[in-house]
Amino acid sequence: MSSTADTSTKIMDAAEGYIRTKGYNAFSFRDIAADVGIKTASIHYHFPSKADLGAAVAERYTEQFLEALGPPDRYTFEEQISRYIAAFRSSYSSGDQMCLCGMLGAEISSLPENMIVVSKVFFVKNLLWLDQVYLSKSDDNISIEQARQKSLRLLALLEGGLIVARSLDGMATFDQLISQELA
Amino acid sequence: MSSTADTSTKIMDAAEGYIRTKGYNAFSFRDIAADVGIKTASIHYHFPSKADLGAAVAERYTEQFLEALGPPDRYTFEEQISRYIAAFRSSYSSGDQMCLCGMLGAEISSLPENMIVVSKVFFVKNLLWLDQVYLSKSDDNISIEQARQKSLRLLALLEGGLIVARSLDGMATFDQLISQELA
DNA sequence: GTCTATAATTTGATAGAC
DNA sequence: GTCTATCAAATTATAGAC
Repeated sequence: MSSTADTSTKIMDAAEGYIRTKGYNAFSFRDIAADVGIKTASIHYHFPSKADLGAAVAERYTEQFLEALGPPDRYTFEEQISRYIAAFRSSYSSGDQMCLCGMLGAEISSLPENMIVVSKVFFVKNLLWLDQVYLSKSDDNISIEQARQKSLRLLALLEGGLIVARSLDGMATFDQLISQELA
Repeated sequence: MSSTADTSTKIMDAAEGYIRTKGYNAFSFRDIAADVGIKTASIHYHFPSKADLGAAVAERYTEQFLEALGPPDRYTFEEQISRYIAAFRSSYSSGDQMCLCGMLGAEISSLPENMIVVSKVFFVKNLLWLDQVYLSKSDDNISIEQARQKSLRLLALLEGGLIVARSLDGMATFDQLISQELA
């Protein structure tokens, strides 16, 4: 699939992998070129600058992430929460990878301006999605402020969980962490 | 205080600031030299390589962090938890800074080997401290596995909270997040 | 679209004078 | 301990041929 994809896609795939494992500041056009099988100059034809590439990758990631989640009301509350957690878990299980925007959030002070904007959008959209899920839980009648608190808590827990898991036993630690949330 | 400190300390102070705001891969000896008021070559006298500097900074950070926490049984359960949270909050309030080891945890796949080891130790020691605090809560008689789950949860929540807060409204978001934990 | 060639800058690091 | 001088390598980026 990735081998038949067009060059722009291959470049973005490679860049996404590097950002999620090593960070935006720890990969070069040389790395990307080697993976894709082209020369570094060719990358500039598809993405004028590294910042452009980074922003495009973050935008695509956010789109795909929310696309995979689907509308907040498609499944039951419990199913949606567990699907959301699974999205982060699969992120990790595919090679010790961070959430792309979690990594960018950590590096935010060293990112070019256009990337800062795009990575903020990921968090805003995720929180809005979670808000709606929590508000849909008809059992308790919670306020929008209470929903937002729950959303923030789960998002932070998962982003932080990826960091801590990578520094310790990996998936075992992450599973131990999320088991409480699924119970 | 920092102006009368010896050069090694000044170098570590500057490095710690850069790592916590921009990350290990986003600062150079040039940055450090400019801050301290020396030439880049002089840094190598105190720290042979960048990896040595990074490891020294992470070691000092871990020591100081645990030193500030003190023994796990010095205060009541509620006080210790709120002191632990406050340690992360002050981390943020001093200029949008990440927990140093939270940043290194995110960047871990791009770090030199000696830094990986040191940054793991931070998490191990933090979890041990939290375990003891949770076990000390005499109300409920929890197992060591249950304590570890709670420790992991709080640690991940705070590390992730710093990332999310930096990407959104900053301290307001972080305070909203921890208000649930202090209640 | 991809290449070669090259530029301009930055990087971590070393040797040796003071 | 700090400096000057210098290094080799890497970085992002551009110009222009194919």
